[in-house]
Formats: sequence, C-alpha cells, structure tokens
Amino acid sequence: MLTANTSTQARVSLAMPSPAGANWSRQPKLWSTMSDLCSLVGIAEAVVEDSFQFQHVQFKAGQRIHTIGQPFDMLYVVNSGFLKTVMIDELGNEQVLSFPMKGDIFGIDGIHGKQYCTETVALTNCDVILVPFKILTSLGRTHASLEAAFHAVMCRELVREQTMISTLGSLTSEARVARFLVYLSQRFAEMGYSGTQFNLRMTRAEIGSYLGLTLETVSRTFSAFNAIGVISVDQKAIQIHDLESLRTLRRLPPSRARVRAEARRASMDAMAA
Amino acid sequence: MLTANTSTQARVSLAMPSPAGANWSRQPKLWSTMSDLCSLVGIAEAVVEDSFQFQHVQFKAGQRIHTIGQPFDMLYVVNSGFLKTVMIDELGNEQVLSFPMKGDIFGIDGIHGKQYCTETVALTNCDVILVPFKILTSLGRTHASLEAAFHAVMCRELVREQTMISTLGSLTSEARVARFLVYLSQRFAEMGYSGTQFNLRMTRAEIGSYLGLTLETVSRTFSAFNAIGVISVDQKAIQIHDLESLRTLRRLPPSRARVRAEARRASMDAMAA
DNA sequence: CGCATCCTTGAGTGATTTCAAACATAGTGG
DNA sequence: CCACTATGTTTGAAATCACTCAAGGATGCG
Repeated sequence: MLTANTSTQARVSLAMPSPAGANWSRQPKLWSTMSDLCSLVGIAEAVVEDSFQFQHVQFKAGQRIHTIGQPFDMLYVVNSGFLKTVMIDELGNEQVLSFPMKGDIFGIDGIHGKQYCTETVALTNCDVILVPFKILTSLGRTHASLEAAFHAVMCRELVREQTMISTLGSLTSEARVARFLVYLSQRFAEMGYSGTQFNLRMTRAEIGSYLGLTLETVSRTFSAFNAIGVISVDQKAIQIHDLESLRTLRRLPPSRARVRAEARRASMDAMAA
Repeated sequence: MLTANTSTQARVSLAMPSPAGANWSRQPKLWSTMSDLCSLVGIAEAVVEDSFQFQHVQFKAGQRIHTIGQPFDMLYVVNSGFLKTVMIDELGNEQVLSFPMKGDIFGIDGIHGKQYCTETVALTNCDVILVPFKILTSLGRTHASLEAAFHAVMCRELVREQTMISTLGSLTSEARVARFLVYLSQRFAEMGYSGTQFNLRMTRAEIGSYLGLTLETVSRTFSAFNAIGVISVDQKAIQIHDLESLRTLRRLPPSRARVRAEARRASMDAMAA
C-alpha cells in the first residue's frame, strides 16, 4: 500500500517540465537541471546557464542512502518518498534527527570532516537527486546567487535544529506530539496532499526517538488526542479534526482520573473546614 | 573580578602578531586580519592577500550584541569573554542555545531570512570581532579555500546542534550535567586555562535552559556530584576531581535512599520465599 | 496459517518538576 | 559600616509526568 502511494507521488512530481519527454509516464525521471532543483528546494533562484544534469536514483523502502563514516562527496535532495536520518550514539542507540521528504536536503552534515556523521534510510520507496558537492561549489563560484541560496539552505537547516532543541527542552510530551502532527500536516499540504488526512510513514518508535519520548508515550498521546476528538487514529492512518487545538496545545485537558483526584481533594478540604 | 579575569584573557590572545604594535598592553586590540580570524576559529586556512581589517568591539556584561528581528549583516567571532545565545518562544520564555566563547562564531542563524532569529548577550565583558557578511562572501568568491572553510564552520555548527538534540532526547539529567562539565573543561583547557578548576559564567537557570532541565535539578545534580566526590562546587566555583567519571557517567550510583528501597524489596522477597 | 513487527493499554515505579523556604552574595544608599 | 534589596543558590517535601515492564491485539509477509 505504501509503495503504491509513493509511486503515485512520484508521478505527480513528474508533471514538471522534463527533458526526458515522452516516456516519463512509466519510467522515473532520471535527470534534473539546476533550476528544477532550486524550485524543488524552494529557492526563488533560477540560474540560467545550467548545463549540468543531476542524476536521480531510486531507493526501495529500507535501503540506506548513505552511512556513518562513509566519505562525503554528495548532497541529496528528496524528489519523492519519505526517509529518516539518524545518528548512532556511543551505546549503539539510534537517534532520529529528521524525516526528510519532498524538497528536503540531506547529507549536509558530511561537509565538515569529509565524511557523513549520520545515516539516512528510506522509509518508503524514494526518488532522490544526487548533488555532487564539488559541482555545487564550482557552480556557486560562477553564480553568486546560487552560492547565497546554498548558504540560506544550510542556515534554514540550522534554525530548524535550533527550534527542535527548544522544543525538546521546554515542551511536554503532548505538546511535542501535537506539534509533530501540525508539522506533518503542513508538509503534506505543501506537497499537494490532504493536510488533514494522511498515513504516517514512520513507526511509533521512530517518532518517539525524534521527539525524545518512548514509543508508548507517543501511542498513548495519540490515543488521548483521539479520545478528546482532536484527531482520529487507526494505526498509521491519521485524521486531523482540530488543527488549531493541536497548534496551541500546551497540556492535555484534565482526564477523568485527574478530575476525580481533584474532586477528592476538594471534598477533603471541605471536611477539614 | 570577572572583569579583571576577562581582560587578562584578552591580553593572552593579543600575543598574536598584531599590526597595532606598541599600545596593546592597555588598549584592547581594535583590528584583526583574516588570518588572525582563521586561526582564532580553528581553521588551518590562511588566506594570503588579506588586506581587509576586521573591527573589534568591546561589550560589557549584560549588553546585547544583536537582537531577534534585527536586520542581518554581520557574523561575530568571540575573541574573549563569555556569552549566551537565546531563542524566545511564543510564550516569551528564553531558551538558551549555546554559550559562545573564544573562537566561536555566532549570528549565523541570520543568513536565511535576512534577520537574526536569536539574540546573544554578554555574560562577562567581551571582545567580539565583527565580520560583515558581504565582505566574507566576496572574499570567499576569490579564495576557494576560504569559502570551503566557511562551509565547514557552518556544518560544524549544524553537527553540534544535532548532537545537542541527541543529548536532550536520550540522556538523564545527571548525564547531561556531567557532559556539560566535560565540555566546559575541554573548552577552558583549549583556551589555556585550567580544565579542572574554573568559574561558571552562567546561572543555574541558564544551564538548566540549555540542558532542558530546571535550575533546581541542575543545582541538585551538582550537589550530588559533589557528594560522591567527582567534583567540588561552591556557588560558581567548580573543581573537577574525576573527569573520566563525568565522561562515562550514565546514571548516578545508587543513593542511600535507593539502596534502602532495594534492601527492603530484597527482604520482602526473602520473606515470601 | 504462522511468524515478525508494530501498536495499544494497564499497572507500578521513579525521575524530574513544582512549590516553598532559607541561605549566599553583591551592589546601594543612608 | 550596616542594613536593605535584588539576584542567585541550595535543599526539602509533595506531586506528576513520562518511563519501564508486561501482555494482548492488529497487520503484513512468506
């Protein structure tokens, strides 16, 4: 099912003007120009004289795009599909850092130190564009605007991580999960899908790792949101009923258990008086 | 006291070759060359024909170097002193993102979006070098190695934040505080100070914000480390006795209370058998 | 169909926070 | 010089949020 869904998505993205021409309806797109790349990544810039063609590569769900320690020479841009990038800590535990999807760049962490310090894995079938770093920098050398755009993208990534740090440092589990759903909703909407109804491509454990929670807490929080009618959950299928509540949520409204405890305390106060 | 300390530090850094010449013993250094900058930031690269002089600016403790929303045009490099950079969330709460010190760059988050999205404040008197972003990029345009070095620095920052995310997501409060101390120790040692005896320049609240903990938890954890002899704490004065323990610590050895609970459970088991 | 993986839910525990009070330090002005 | 204040630190006690452990249900795959 996920596979079918993904291939649909790939076909949609292929509606863009393509030099390949006639045979794209069945075959995945194999090459992109720099201006294709820029519009995909969301950069206003269109460098004119872009003769270089960037290669596309298809990955199946579960395949690794790059691993930790592998020599760095490529950046990657997601054209379709869903992935996760992870760090491995000294105990061998996986820490999910992001879920790259259409328009996202990954592999940036390899620039410093000449090798990747994360690995990224396809969660679904994917179409990924290879961007040789050498090519990018040499093009940047002749096109100042491209250089600036690249800086902006790196900076955007940096700010995203800062925001994540802030989230992990200050929000409750409910708020984190709520924000995660809002984020997914927005991304799906931007990709032209429904922002209120979608399938999660990652497991509860992966979400938990990403948000600094256990998989049980993630599951329970989904259930709680379901119980108060903000969303509907059925396994990986999510339906958002009240996006605004998710956006502003800081803590869950009192559960029945909590209300009962409050009432008990109140009655004890009354007895004391 | 802090002021005196800081000015000493400034003098040390001035041991580098300086065009200013004779009058540096009393006056802070006012200009740096690109090669000064590179060695300060820890980049092997020395661009030869660096005619441009980068201005130094002195800030007093408490002063703001840049604020959120302010138009971006500068990067900053710390020559001496200690600072904090913070984000403000939608409730107006401060989230500490880093504690820039000698050799650190800040202001990078302004590149994308043309304005800073963090603010940085001097915790002590500081000497900060202004790096106009325009100048940096135009120099990078003629010096490929400088360009590469700049990319490396941005990437290093990115990896640092990823590591922070991993820390916040997976470590206990004790492990976070321990790592923070190890980090400070290393930085102080790199700056030529004692790595085992130093004064904290930030409050418990700031440390807590940085580590995603409350100030009480930070204080208690310091006290606990003190109790088991790993460090000595007296207000802001820290002395590290067992760096290796801090480095490898994952959870605190059982407290007396915990030992008691264990013993209780064991005796109950014995009774049951 | 049976296995492997993922998800849900409950019960109990414990780590961290919250609330509160006392102590420490530095700066200020009488 | 000494209150006096403001800010920061320590510590205790109680509450609570999130985790751990455990079992059962759902789904997909060979």
